Order: sequence, then structure tokens, then C-alpha cells
Amino acid sequence: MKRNIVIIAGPTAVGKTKYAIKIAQNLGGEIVSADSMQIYRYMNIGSAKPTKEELAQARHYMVDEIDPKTDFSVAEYQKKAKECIAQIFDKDALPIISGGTGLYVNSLIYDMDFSVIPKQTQFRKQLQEEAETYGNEFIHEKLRKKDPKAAERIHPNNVKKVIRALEILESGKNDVREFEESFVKTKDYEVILVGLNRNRDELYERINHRVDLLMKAGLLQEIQQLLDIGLTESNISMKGIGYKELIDYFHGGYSLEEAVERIKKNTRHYAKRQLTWFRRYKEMQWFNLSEFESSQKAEEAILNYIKSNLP
RNA sequence: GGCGACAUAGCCAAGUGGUAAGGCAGAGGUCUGCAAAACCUUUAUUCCCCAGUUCAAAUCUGGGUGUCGCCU
Repeated sequence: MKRNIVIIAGPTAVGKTKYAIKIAQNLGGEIVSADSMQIYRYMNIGSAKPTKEELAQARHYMVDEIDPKTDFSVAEYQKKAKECIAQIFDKDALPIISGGTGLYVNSLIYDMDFSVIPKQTQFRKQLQEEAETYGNEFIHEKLRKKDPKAAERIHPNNVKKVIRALEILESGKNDVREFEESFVKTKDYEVILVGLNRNRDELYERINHRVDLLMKAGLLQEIQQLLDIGLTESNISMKGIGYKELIDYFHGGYSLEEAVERIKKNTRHYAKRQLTWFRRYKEMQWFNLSEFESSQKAEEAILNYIKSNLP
């Protein structure tokens, strides 16, 4: 019999943490985070990581897992998260994936094979420099010569994607066509997809408010401490929203007030992109939390939906 | 009260006689190893109002309204 996992997805600040914990408590579940920032240690305030109290209410995986000086990527995420899921199955508990990083969620829903072509740092650097000196079209043209179809699909300005495609071709593949082929769902388990959303105005208000709270909670000090232990803006972990803007403020790029406004704006943009991403999941059951009388009612509705899909 | 400047999208704005640049915000989208990343698309039948000149007005003229500045 196939086992089930539940995925709670949705934009930042919608309330995923809270609902995931409730669901875990009600259904004997354990939580696997799918969040590219909460996975880093010491980045507690800025990533809006679950609090100590929240972490105590349900077993959490993939939080505080990685040192912020280490580069991390989907490939490792997929491997580790699948191990966590297996562990939870062994305990006969229900894995609940909670998170907003769409690509990470994808890596658990579909059989995405990251094993073949690892990143090639040197090659990347070289192409990056070429793009800078000769223009984006230059490396895009290179791609066009090797794989016209891929070049058609990838916009010249999307330098990262162009480089990645060239990287794949360089390693011996004839084309990068398989990238666009429709995803194959994993056979490791059955997925129950739950999407959390709110009315846009309300979501944006929550985001703005949360940023103010993070500042009050000492985000500035947290970043100072991270800088003190040797992290810089070039670390992937420091490219998170809230971190990069305040580092720019420390470097005198703009005022603190301006930095806070930018954090709010970037977070709103991020939420919008997350929604775009998650809307692609046709099987996702959406819950607009703004439309429920109370969080209890919403919680009930979500629980009922999940239960009705469990064997 | 007098003098002057200005009035263009939610905001910032370019445009001085030829049929409304651009940026931001907003909206929609793409996504297979940095994804809180990177990238793409889209947004004014009309320029404060009324009248006039002209083949043609956001642009010129007159009047009105509003805002700002200076003077009394």
C-alpha cells in the first residue's frame, strides 16, 4: 500500500507554520520544512523560523540543518528531505511538508534527477565573465549553436539559466530537451496538496506587519552577529530577504527606514511569485484563510479535506 | 491682496504643434543544482476644467480652479 504525505504550501506570512503544527498534532504527523532559508542555523529572526515553542509542539525536520557558510541547493535538499520522509514512515507517522520554496516542493512531488550533472564552478565563472564583457546575447548565441531549442526557450537575459544549460551540454549531453519534458510524479508516496492563501490586501498587510515585528525582535542584531562570525553578502544564506537589504544598510547603501521598506516590498514580490508557482499544481486544494470565520473553522476544513484523502 | 512658477497613470516623471517616453507600485507569467534566486509580459482612447486659434493642441491664446514659492 502506498503511503501518504501532506504538503502545506503557500506564500510567506500566510500562516503555514501554525497550520502545519495543528495538522501534525491532530493527525500524528511530523513536519518536514521545505524552506530554503529556515534550513540555515542562526538565521532565526529573518527567516521567520518557527519559535522554540513551536518547534516543541511537533517534531520538525530540515530546520537548522545547515551551516550558513555552506552552499546548499535543491539537489541536497531532495536527498535529505526524502531521508526524513522515510524515517517518518518508519515510525508510522504522517509526513507533513510545510514550506514556501517551490522548487524544493517540486523536488519531492516529481522525480527530479539532480544526480547526473553537478555544478561546475569554474565553468560558471568563465561564462559569467563572458556575459559581462561581451553581453548576454554572446553566451545565448553559444547556446543557440549547440541546442537551438533550448535557446528558444530560455530568454537571453536569464543568464543563470543560459549558463546552466551550457553547463549541461558541456558535460556531454546532446541537448537539454529533457528539462522541458513534463514532470513525472514520484512513485515513492501519494501526495495530498494543500494550498494556503489569503486575500491579497490582507496578505500584504500581514507581510508589512511581520517585517516590523522582525525588526523589533532584533533582526539587526542577528545580522550583526552573522557578520561577526564571518559571513558576507556573498554567502547564499545572506541573500535572503531581510538579510541582503540590511547588509546594504550597514554598508551605507541607504537609510534604515529605506531598508525596511525594501524588505517589505521584496517580501511582497516574493509572495506573489510563490503564488504563481503554486497555482501550477492542478491537484492543489486551496484554502483562502480570509474567508473563514475563525482559524478554528479553517483548521477544521483543512483537516477534513486531508482526512477524506487518507486511506 | 500683489507677483511668479507649476498642474500628465496610484506615485515619480519625459514630452514645447504631428497623434502620450521611462521608472516605481499594481497585475499576470516562466522555472530541473544559488530558487527568499534569475527572468519575461502587461498598465493613460488622453495630459486640471471651459472656450478659442489650427488640417492637427498635453504643447499656442484667453478665462476659471487648485497647489507651491516670494512679496505686502
